[in-house]
Order: sequence, then C-alpha cells, then structure tokens
Amino acid sequence: MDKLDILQKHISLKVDIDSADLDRFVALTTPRTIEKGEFFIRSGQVARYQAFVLKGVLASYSIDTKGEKHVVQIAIEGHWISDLYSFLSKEPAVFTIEALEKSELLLMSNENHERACDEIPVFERFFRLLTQNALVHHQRRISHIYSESAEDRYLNLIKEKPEIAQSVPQHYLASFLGIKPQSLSRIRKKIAENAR
Amino acid sequence: MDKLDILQKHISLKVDIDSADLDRFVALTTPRTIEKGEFFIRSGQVARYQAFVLKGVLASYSIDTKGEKHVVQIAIEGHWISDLYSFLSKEPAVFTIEALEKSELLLMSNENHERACDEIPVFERFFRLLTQNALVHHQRRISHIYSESAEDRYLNLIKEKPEIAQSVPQHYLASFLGIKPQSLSRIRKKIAENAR
DNA sequence: CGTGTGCATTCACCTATGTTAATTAAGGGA
DNA sequence: TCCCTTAATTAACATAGGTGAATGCACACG
Repeated sequence: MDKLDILQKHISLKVDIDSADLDRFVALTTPRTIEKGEFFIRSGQVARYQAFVLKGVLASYSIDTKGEKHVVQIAIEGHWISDLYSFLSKEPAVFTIEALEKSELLLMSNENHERACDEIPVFERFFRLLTQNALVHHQRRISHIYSESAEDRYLNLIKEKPEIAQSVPQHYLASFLGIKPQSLSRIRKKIAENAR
Repeated sequence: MDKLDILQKHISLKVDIDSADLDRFVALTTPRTIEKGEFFIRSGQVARYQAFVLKGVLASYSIDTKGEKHVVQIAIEGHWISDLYSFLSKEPAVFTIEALEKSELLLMSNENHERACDEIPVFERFFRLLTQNALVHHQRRISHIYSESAEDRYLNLIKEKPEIAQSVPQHYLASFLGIKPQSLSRIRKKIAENAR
C-alpha cells in the first residue's frame, strides 16, 4: 500500500476528508526513517514531535528508579505515538520511545499540530476523535490489568493483536504485559504443555 | 462556590470562553441530582449522557466474570465521567457508574455533545484538550501500576488525591488500586506500625 | 569461521497479594 | 432503640509472579 494511502485510510476512519485537505495535512508533516534501536524520544527531553507510523514498530516505556523499563504502548503501522504530555506542555518527557525495527514515520511538530487544529476544523475534530479512541482503549486496558491474570492477558494479546505479538521481542511483550521475561517464559511453557 | 463558577473555572483552564458561550454550553446540559448508591450508568445499557460533577463522588467500574468489581475511575467535583465508548458509539456500556454519595451533576447528551463540537469551535477544542489530558493521566496510571507496589500506589494516592482517599469507602479505594480490601487493610496496618 | 553479547529458557527459592473464614465495628431502616 | 446488613480488620494458608543464577541459543561482528 502506498504511504499516503495508509494515512488517508486512517484519517477517513474518523472524518470525511477531501484530497485537498489531505495534502494540507501531509504538508504539515515531515517524513523520517528511524533505525532499529534508535530513540524517537528520550525521557527528560522535550518531545517536539508526534509520529504517525507508516511502517515498523516503536515502543514507549518509562524507566523506574531501579532502571527497569515498563512498556506502556507499542505502536505499529497506522498508530500515532509520542510522549503526549511533553508534546502538549513542552515539559520534559517521562517516556522513552524506541524503534524496535527500522521504521518509517510522519512527524508532526507541536506548532503544526496546533496550526492544524486552529486552522482546519476537520483536523481538530480528527484529533479529538483520535484521542477519545485512545482514551477508551486505555480505560479498557486498566480494567483488563485488574481483572485478568498475566496468562489471560498474554493469550488475549496473541488473539487480538497477533501482528504485535509476532513482531516484537518477548521481553518487550513481557514488559507490555506488566511481567518479567522469565514469567512470560513460564507462561508460554505452561500454555504449550496444556496444548499438548 | 457557585455551581456555574465551578464549570466556568473548569472550562477556563483549557480555553478562553466568554459568558455568552458559557451560557450556550450550560444550555446544552441538564442538572441532575443523584442519590448515594444510585446508578448513573449500568453496564449493558447505552450511556446516553456524560456527566460533569458539580458536587459529590462517582465511581466507574467493570464487573468481571466472577462478579468482582474493578474501579477504573473515581470522579469528584470538577471531573467528567461516562462510559466514553458507549457514549460515543451508542453501543452498550461495559462500565457501571455509581454515585458513592449524593451528588449533583450536569448531564450532556450525546446529541448535545455533537452539537457543541459541530457548532461551537471553542467547545470542540475544549473537549479535545480535556480528552488529551485524560489520556495522559491514564498512560501514567498504567506505568504506575506496572512500576509501583500496591503500598506505594496507596501512599501516592493519599498524597496526591487526599480528597478522594478521604471521601471514598476503603473497598472502593482498594479496587481502584487493583487490590482486595483485605490487602489494603494489611497495607494500612503495616504503614501504621512503621509510623509508630 | 570463531566468538562475544544479548535474548530466551529453566530452576529453586522468595514475597506480595489473594483466599477463606471468623470477628468486630459501623451505619441505615423498621 | 434495636436489628440487620455491610464494611473493615485479622489471621492462616495458597498462589502468581518476582529474583537470582545457570544454561543454551543465535546472530552480528571481527
């Protein structure tokens, strides 16, 4: 699929947009390729951009006082990612965002994001709907963390987001599930035994 | 504080608004008093309204297959609450929302929410910013659930949101923290002993 | 081709939280 | 006021997941 098609399809899911507006939107972004292991955002620095993922995978995580990483988002094609708080407030980021493989992004600066929202009503609407969706998603995630075992969450992840489960190293998956790699290994072993 | 003042102060934090627009906003809401123990939204039914809390406390929770409740949000004065997914999509709600004490709400129907966003740009902006804020909050919450013990989360809650910690029965607090009431008791006991 | 670095796995042991159940305290309605 | 229901506490025991350490594997790099 053509790169613009990915973006257009994504936007069209939320709002009606004509090709002139799509062009205006694209003009507010800059393409960037990011290599595996590179950082899109480092905690402590201000996140000047948000990114739309055209291709590849990125993970957003916090690092606790013991140096442990805790993955809060894994973004694949068609997702947006940033340290939203930092992006909006220009305060230092608390999350670090790393490319898990070579990826292609469309970057939108804070200034252009504000401009898009100010000047083009359909984009303000788009970002409102996008954010509402993400919020719904996060509320559900919290309720799942609370009501399901790690094993159930893993099974669910495999079922609901196989693209993610397959394209991400296991220790990132474990972290995303809120457990240690050893525990994920144990869970996988148990599942394999039960399946036998 | 006058009720309209609460709303105005809340909106003014995010956008500049004149009193004519404030009046238009208020005209799109209807006041409602809800008694302790009453349900604002029941899971399985469509959430036709979102509520701005003028006074009181409400909790939003899911109920799992074992009948256990899992509190995902506690809303006090100045907060908005609904089953956002249901409110936006008109699908049945997955969360149940209950008043933990007698509360006063301003209700906004889905139709009026859409009208506000369509017709008054400053309100579309307001809801975008409101939702972005909530999303930031939820991302942080997930990272805290993953990186902190229940004890630390409890201490943090007391410190950061004393109004909530004090006005809500402990078993709701426990659920909000993701633990059982017995565990919260144990944690409180330990904290009390250490303080001695 | 070796070889080193990091990932996944396994295991033995540990700890925080869950479970069950009994006891007490507190609040709401007849 | 009394009673009944629900909330909070405590304790003994169970368990999911964490911890630390050892092993094997694989792929990138010389």
